Amino acid sequence: MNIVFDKIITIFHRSVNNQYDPDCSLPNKSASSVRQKCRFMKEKKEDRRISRTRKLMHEALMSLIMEKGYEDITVQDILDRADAGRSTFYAHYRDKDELLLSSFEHLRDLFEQQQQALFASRNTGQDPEVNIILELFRHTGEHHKLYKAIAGKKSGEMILKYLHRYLKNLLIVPVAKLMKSRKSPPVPIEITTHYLVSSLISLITWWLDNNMPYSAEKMDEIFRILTTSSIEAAFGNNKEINGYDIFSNRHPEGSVKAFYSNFIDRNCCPEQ
Amino acid sequence: MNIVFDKIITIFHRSVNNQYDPDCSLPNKSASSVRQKCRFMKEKKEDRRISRTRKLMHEALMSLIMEKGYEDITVQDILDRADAGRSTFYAHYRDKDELLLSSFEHLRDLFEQQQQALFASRNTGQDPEVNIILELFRHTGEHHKLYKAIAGKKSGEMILKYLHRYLKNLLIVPVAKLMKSRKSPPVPIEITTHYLVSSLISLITWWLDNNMPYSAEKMDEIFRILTTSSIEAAFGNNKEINGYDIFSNRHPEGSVKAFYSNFIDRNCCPEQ
DNA sequence: TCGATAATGAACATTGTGTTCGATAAAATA
DNA sequence: TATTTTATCGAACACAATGTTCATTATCGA
Repeated sequence: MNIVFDKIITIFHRSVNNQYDPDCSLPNKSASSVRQKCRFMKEKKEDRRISRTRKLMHEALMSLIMEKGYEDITVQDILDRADAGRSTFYAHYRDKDELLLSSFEHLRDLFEQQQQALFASRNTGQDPEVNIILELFRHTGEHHKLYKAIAGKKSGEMILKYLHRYLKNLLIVPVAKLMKSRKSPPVPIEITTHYLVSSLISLITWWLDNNMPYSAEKMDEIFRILTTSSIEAAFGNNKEINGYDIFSNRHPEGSVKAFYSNFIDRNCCPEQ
Repeated sequence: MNIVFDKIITIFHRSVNNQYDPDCSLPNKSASSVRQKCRFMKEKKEDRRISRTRKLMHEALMSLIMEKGYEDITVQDILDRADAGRSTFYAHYRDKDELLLSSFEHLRDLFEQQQQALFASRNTGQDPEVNIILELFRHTGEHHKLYKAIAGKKSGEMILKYLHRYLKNLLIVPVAKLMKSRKSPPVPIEITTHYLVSSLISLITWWLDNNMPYSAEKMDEIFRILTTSSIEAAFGNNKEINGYDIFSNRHPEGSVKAFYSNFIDRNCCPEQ
């Protein structure tokens, strides 16, 4: 019943390593933080004071967000809680937003590391069995206090935009591949991907706003119920099922491990 | 093919007058502006100076938004362009956001007036033939400069939230009615309405962000393609089509005109 | 014309931002 | 350990924008 969607998930898993939009990592500002992370990964050296300071800032921001929400936090608040000097903050981040984004990247990394571990544990030489959507709901649920304090607020827009781009980035290649086999789909490809991502995000935010009255599993099920038929309709009737044969179920080249080692690398140092 | 959706639209038309969430009008702040509008509608008297000032502020804000976007506008900018005194501004609005919301209500009123006119002109004694979704796209297209300058920005969140509540308000009753005929729909009612509204808004913002590459008609069609099957799936299989018979096509009591006179009234003075 | 009321604009207090710089502390390095 | 390098500190500062106050002036409705 959900073949169409499962197919997309599979291909989306598979092709995630083939492209990486550098712009996805951060909206526009903090190329600095990315660069610092790169330096760290490459040279394996970083002044302890730096990591200590950044860690303190992170923790301060996170705890403050959960207390009073992002909007009401002032730089001084962060400084007080982190017990750091004013100039220190500005030596690391351009402004409050950059710190928030940087913290958010941490969460993203955490999520991807978890996924990778999960994936490795389930790897039986076959294609991945990990349901990304479900895992995404689980991850959101685990950190619901944080996400709730951010999403829906004014500045949540920034984060949601970021999330949108991130997810879209993961979806656009597989969807485009599937679409290519269709002559002229009734709904343009870009719209379909945008629609899917928006749907997912809307369910996540609803879930958070309403104090997660259902399990992550239920939300995953709901998402599938709502979008599966949309995808089918977007492809046009049912003929596209033949098109799927182009994509075999086996991983084309190399092992899944090799695939996922790429997956990890892509989280650091996008060439720009 | 689109019977399900058309049914919803129809019932949604019909029941729009039966409820009005006062909270929908404005997030939390400007109860003042609402009150002023009410006074204006009821007593038919308002100092010319007041309306003149408010009009100037509106126009200043709108032109500034289209020039530099909402974020970069300062109160002083508005004052300069409107050629008004600082204290005058604060006598009318709590802050910039309140002015924006107030301006937005103007747009909403405009939209609803247009709808009402359109509806009256097509009223042949039958049920309405107006496609709200299409009209919404048209209206957005007409004012695309404004909407584009707002949506997607940080503060656009506020407006989008507003729009979300507004549309949801229109949808929730008809959807709930339809749902009631089902024993236990696979997707909870609130999620379905939230999902539908989010989908609509996501298409609108995509349309704006990409400089409206398709006609409003095409977007309306796309929306239907994507959501029709979702609605069907949310109801559960196809049995619900029988449930529709509960709702006759005729307006239960009174004429359509009577219905729409209610529709107009509800835009003013929600009891609170 | 007159009483009421809205607009004016300058002055002000306040808050938060982002920068600068010499002194200090703590790392890395040899 | 001694030396060099580098991060942190913190107070001071300039600045931008907010929102308030109030005596004065202009404009309105009747």
